[in-house]
Amino acid sequence: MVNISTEDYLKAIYQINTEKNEAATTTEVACKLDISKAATTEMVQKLSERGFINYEKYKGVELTDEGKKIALQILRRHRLWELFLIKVLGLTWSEVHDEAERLEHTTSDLLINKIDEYLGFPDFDPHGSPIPDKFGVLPEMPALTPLSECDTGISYRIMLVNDASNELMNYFTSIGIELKTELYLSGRLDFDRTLFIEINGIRHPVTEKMAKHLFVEKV
Amino acid sequence: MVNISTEDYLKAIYQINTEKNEAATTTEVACKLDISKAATTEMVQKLSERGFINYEKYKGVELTDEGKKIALQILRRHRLWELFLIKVLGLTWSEVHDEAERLEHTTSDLLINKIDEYLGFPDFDPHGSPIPDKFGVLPEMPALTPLSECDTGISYRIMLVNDASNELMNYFTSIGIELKTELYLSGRLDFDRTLFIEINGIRHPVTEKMAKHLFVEKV
DNA sequence: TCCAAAAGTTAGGTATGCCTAATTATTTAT
DNA sequence: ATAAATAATTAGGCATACCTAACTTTTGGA
Ligand SMILES: [Mn+2]
Ligand SMILES: [Mn+2]
Ligand SMILES: [Mn+2]
Ligand SMILES: [Mn+2]
Repeated sequence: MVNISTEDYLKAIYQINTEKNEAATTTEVACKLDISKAATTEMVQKLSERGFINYEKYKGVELTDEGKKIALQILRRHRLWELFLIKVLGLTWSEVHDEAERLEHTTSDLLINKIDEYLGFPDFDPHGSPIPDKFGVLPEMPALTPLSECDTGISYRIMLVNDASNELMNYFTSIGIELKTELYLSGRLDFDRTLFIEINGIRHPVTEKMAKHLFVEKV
Repeated sequence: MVNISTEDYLKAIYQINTEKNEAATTTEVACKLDISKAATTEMVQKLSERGFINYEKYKGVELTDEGKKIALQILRRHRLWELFLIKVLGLTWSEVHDEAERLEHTTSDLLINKIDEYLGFPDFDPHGSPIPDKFGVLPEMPALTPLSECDTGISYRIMLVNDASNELMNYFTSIGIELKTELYLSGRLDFDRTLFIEINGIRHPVTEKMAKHLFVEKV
């Protein structure tokens, strides 16, 4: 079986591969896992030898089918735990990610399937991310746009929040941003592309970096 | 903070200390954790340097207050998880131990306190072991006798089952032994001290080694 | 009391996963 | 086309937690 580090590497590579639709670079992986590039190169060589990724020196990495299978298994565990912790145990949006980041490595298939069943085989986690089923199959998802690229003067519904930092999650919560929240994108500064959104009639500024974490569809 | 190995060592030492009421030997710790005596000696030296145990060469180890605090914290997590998995997620007696053995190391105080609350602040786990509260205080427990030392011709109630192996747990379940089960101790062979118990009128043999894992009080 | 067996420790080694500094390859901007 | 900047890799270390084999201490008979 695979160990915790391996699982976190494969998950990170999966997410980068999926976001960019091409090979993940050493730097991107190192950055996502908050470790040195040297350590990443080393580890990537081992993962390649073990058949989890395709790695070409200086060319980045992509998951093999086997690597993808493991990555999806970890994502499944992560997302089901997040939903379970919020729905059943009353943790908050900002509390669940770190907890799930650890639990995802210590949960058997037996247990995660029980959790899945308990929740009624949900399709999405509390941030709107799709939950792979027990076979690793992802539910259908509509194409979403990051709020940072949306046109002003239109209303949107938040369908996915990229859970990067607790601080950001807390800030979103504090201004009324949750999953499925509707907002009106009233304007954008030319200066630094700061956005202005209206939620329940109250106007809030949202920096471009923040807006890149919010994925929406038109209402 | 402490890592997984440290937590497992401290928990093992606590359990040995508590069972024998004296210092745990290197061999006992090694045996409980299924590692070599050499590795145990090494680790025990480190734990001593870090102030978690008192260690005297060739004399065995005992926990310091700090070590005991951590051990009780891990036991709390382990036992609450076992109860939660059985009560809420429908796992079986034999499935929960291994799961808890891992989850106990990846559960924050926040989460374990939520689980405690969800369960209504229980005093005992599914095997009858006492659950330390959030301050590390154990509930009052009546003195229990191992069935192996009990007199024949008397009825007993099972109050604690030492969860050593899944196989044994499954065997106990299969012959009707659960927590709080009442049984009649009908006889004992002189030959090898095998016991005969009656549950719901059916007679079962129980080896002495098995009987050492069953703790009872008189009905 | 003394000596062999058992218990415990030390020596020397391995695998894993990380680090910084130095080196090499690739990309970009003139 | 080339030099400087950037990205990636290699070299050389370190900490952790294991292992087996060799050695030392303790202990329990004879
Ligand atoms: Mn998350
Ligand atoms: Mn993780
Ligand atoms: Mn247990
Ligand atoms: Mn454990």
